[in-house]
Amino acid sequence: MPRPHTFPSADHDHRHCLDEILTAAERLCRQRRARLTPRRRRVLEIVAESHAAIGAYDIIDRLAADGGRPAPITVYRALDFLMSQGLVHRLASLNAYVSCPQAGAEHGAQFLICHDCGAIGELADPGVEARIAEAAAHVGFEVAMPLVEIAGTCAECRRAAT
Amino acid sequence: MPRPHTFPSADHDHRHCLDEILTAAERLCRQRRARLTPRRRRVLEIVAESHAAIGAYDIIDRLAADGGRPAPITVYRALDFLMSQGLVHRLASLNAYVSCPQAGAEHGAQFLICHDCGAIGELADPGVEARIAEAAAHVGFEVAMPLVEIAGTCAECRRAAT
DNA sequence: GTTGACATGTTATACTGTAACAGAATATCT
DNA sequence: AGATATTCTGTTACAGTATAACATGTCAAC
Ligand SMILES: [Zn+2]
Ligand SMILES: [Zn+2]
Ligand SMILES: [Zn+2]
Ligand SMILES: [Zn+2]
Repeated sequence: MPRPHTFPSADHDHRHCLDEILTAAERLCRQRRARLTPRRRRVLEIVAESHAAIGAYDIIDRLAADGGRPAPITVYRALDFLMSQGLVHRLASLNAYVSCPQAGAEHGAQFLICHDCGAIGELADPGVEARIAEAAAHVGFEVAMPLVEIAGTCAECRRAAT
Repeated sequence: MPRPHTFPSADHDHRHCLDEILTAAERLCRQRRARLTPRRRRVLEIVAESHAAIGAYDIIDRLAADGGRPAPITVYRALDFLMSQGLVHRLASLNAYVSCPQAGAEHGAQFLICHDCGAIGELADPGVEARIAEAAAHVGFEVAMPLVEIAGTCAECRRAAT
């Protein structure tokens, strides 16, 4: 069961957090017989380095620092794989990618985007989806994939602003 | 007051519909002392030619057919103006633009995107926004701009599919 | 070990959107 | 009306995001 609301706290131990994300990814891919190759693992590691979203070309820059700049398609292919496994999400409003804090758990995608610190949270609120489906049904529309990306200010940044 | 849910019916008289959109735009811009220049009016006309979304470069192609292909920036500037007046919306999930069926009425933007026929509807459901704001508040997040783009199947296309 | 499926490399290209500056049109004020 | 300020448009160049097509390499199963 996904927790209904998550937002990364500013003071959490992200070393540990990152380690958990990678470990969970390895476990999930082993279970599914999906191949988390070194390249894909490295891309996930880069995306998960922070809870902010990162653009594909910034990922390329990070990989270039490892030695040998890969072509864009290489990174997009890795991202496609990671998204197909639910390990990474794409944020259409930012053209950027973020690691999923609840990889493996089936969940709709409702993102909270702090425009101050860049951190990304996820809501998995059944109520939101239900309300959307209900409103859509009033015009006979059947929802397939709701996309919800909410820009605003996170708790930390609101505290900092006062 | 905006109607809470709208979706363009497949059989409506779109000649008339388009005419209303343009007339309303002229009235609104006159009231606001905003300058709906021929260029901008023509771009709105092209965007409103159907209730599907259209890409910026497709708009350029349509303008080129009028004679004299404008530079991309020209169209983006017209779109920026039209969006600032609430006459056109941008759909981040499609990188495309759609005319607003309720221009002038203040309303949040929740879009219904039929992936079969391409038609775009709008919800202006206060319940959806409220539910989102409430869920966000649970993690201390303050919503500034919720973006909701819902892919699915419209009533017409569901009927046609059976 | 061969086969077949999947993953990566290489090159080129398509699509989407902006920066910077010059010139034209429109509004405003005397 | 004429000078001035503002806004709009044109022109050129470029930045940022994503994919096509085809060759090569790698891995697992048979
Ligand atoms: Zn973390
Ligand atoms: Zn923040
Ligand atoms: Zn219409
Ligand atoms: Zn449809």
